[in-house]
Amino acid sequence: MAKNLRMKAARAALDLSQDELAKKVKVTRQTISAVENGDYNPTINLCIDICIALGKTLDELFWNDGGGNKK
Amino acid sequence: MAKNLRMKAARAALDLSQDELAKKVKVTRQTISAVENGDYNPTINLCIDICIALGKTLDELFWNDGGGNKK
DNA sequence: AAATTTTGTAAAATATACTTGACATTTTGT
DNA sequence: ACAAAATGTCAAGTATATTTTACAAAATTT
Repeated sequence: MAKNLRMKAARAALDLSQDELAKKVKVTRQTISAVENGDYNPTINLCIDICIALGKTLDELFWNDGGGNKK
Repeated sequence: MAKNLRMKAARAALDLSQDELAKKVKVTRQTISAVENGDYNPTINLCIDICIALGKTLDELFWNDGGGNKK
């Protein structure tokens, strides 16, 4: 799956580690890592929380990631 | 949870039933119903597929639904 | 008003998002 | 080069998204 480089960049722009972002969003560091690496398909509420923490919108971070609902 | 009226409206604008949208997006009718009624927290790939089928973006249909990752 | 389509909903099963704990590799700072 | 911090990843467990089957209520059509 495709890596989410926009998310990685937005996090870097705020100088946050994966672990710090994870705490803000109340998930584990592994979950943040997996989302950035495109290792799976997060829920929209998690995406929204990530967007809020990074000061971005859904379109800015998650639109055009391909779609194609994986079964 | 909050209903997704924007999604319902976008679907109505294309004159699609929940079942027709479900087939386009390859989920069940019940899943579409649950998403519209805010009964749960869909994955982002499903949201993206719904957006594509309805000709909208994530921000148009799913942004501002509150966030607050439910555990 | 009867028939048909659409929608709400519920219980049980399955698939998968997410956690926990742990270890290896990479990157950054000194 | 060394230490410390940050990241990748894996296996086993838990939580929840999604399916399947099914039935009832509401809306639409004839």
